Amino acid sequence: MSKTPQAIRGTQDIFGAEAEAFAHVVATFERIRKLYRFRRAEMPVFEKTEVFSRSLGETTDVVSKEMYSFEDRGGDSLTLRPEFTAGIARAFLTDGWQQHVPLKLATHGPLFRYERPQKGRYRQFHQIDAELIGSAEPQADVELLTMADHLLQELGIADGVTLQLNTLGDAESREAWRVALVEHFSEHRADLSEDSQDRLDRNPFRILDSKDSRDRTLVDDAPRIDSFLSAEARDFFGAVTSGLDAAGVAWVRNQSLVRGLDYYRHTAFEFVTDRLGAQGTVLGGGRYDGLMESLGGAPTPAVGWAAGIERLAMLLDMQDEDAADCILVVEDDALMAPAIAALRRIRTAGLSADLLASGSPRKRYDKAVKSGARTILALSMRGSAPDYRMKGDAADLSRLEDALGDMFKARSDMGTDMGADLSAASGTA
RNA sequence: GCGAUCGUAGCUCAGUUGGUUAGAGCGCCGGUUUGUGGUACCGGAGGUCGGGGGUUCAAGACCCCUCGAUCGCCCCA
Repeated sequence: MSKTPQAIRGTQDIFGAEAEAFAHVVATFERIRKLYRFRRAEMPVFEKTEVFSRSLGETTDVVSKEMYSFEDRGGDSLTLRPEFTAGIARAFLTDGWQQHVPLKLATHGPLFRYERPQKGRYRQFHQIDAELIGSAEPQADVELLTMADHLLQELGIADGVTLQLNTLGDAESREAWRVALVEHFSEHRADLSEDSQDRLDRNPFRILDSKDSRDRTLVDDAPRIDSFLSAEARDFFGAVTSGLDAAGVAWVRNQSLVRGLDYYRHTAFEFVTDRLGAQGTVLGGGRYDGLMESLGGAPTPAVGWAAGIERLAMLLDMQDEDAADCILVVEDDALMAPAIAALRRIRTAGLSADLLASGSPRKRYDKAVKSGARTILALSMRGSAPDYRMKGDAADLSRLEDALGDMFKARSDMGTDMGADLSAASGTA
């Protein structure tokens, strides 16, 4: 006997009620994206490493440490997708999707990041994703955010979740803001936390969402993006916010909401909850007008978001799996064949059904009752004659009887017709 | 990569300042009762107490190492 291998760290086996919640998120997303006329796309789960390293900017831990990369037999470096956007951009460019612009796309599936697992964070995780490619209009941002808001409402989790919104401005605004931030924080470098002193060199924007209390007052005094916005960038953001107001989407301004990657412009947003510990972002995205160029394409404006299916599922009111419409209890093994025939009929009629025919015959019925099934059909032998009983409320029983048709007569007929019906059923089984 | 907490039956967990054959509930299997039924009762299977080393007359408990999990930090596309 060999030892059972264990699952890879950070992967999960999803089962039962949790799997139902997961499926519910995906099904709801599919329904909503059709309402908003987003078209479905499927991309490979792995790409040339280049696809991600170029779009992410070669920099940072993200590329060097947090991707699942490997060499294939031909020596090419491949990577399991850590996000959807880069692969979608690659497909957009290599498959000629420019002809569909402006293109609304939706997809979902597994993603992989080499990280330490914690609440709502896994190495293989799953996201739903929506992108709107080829539109530089603020209306595109509004469309996308309205769909996200609508989705959260349909999932019934909108109440505990708030939309935080910010603008990073256009390229010039953003750069001017960055310079001002570096200047500000450099003056108080010694007062910053160690982590933020490090961020000052690597990624100064990230100081703004530092969790360290020592950084708080310095962040409060830091220069705001609003002071650096060009007139165009200000108008763009104004159009987005007024569009959201018109669509009835509630939002709050979060001046500290930033993006780590260079290709982000203008709108950045996150739907945040306080119910998931440190991993409170439930859906996030923004405008990435600079991405296509990094993959060698023509400048193409785009905006998108993604949301973790696991996190959304955790926020759902966990409901148990549905009880069966009918449980068929075989209390005597001699009646297996007619039971199987009846089971097929019940299911063909659209009722969910299960067969209970193992273990102690005396306890089979009790198990059926315990399962919470809407109806129970029990088959047993009374002397040498087959006998059956049904349990359930009148409406459910009537559906069951319709499903069974003439297979079992009404109980009052049992003495005369029952035996013939059962043998006929077993003969055709 | 770093930190904290935790690993005892299939699941949820007890297990006293270290003390003799390691327990309960649920689940599973079988039986008794009931006899038309979600009851109650009896019994059974199932544990090298995550793994390895150490301290001790004696370790599930204490110490070290290791593996794993959870939560957090870093990072967050």
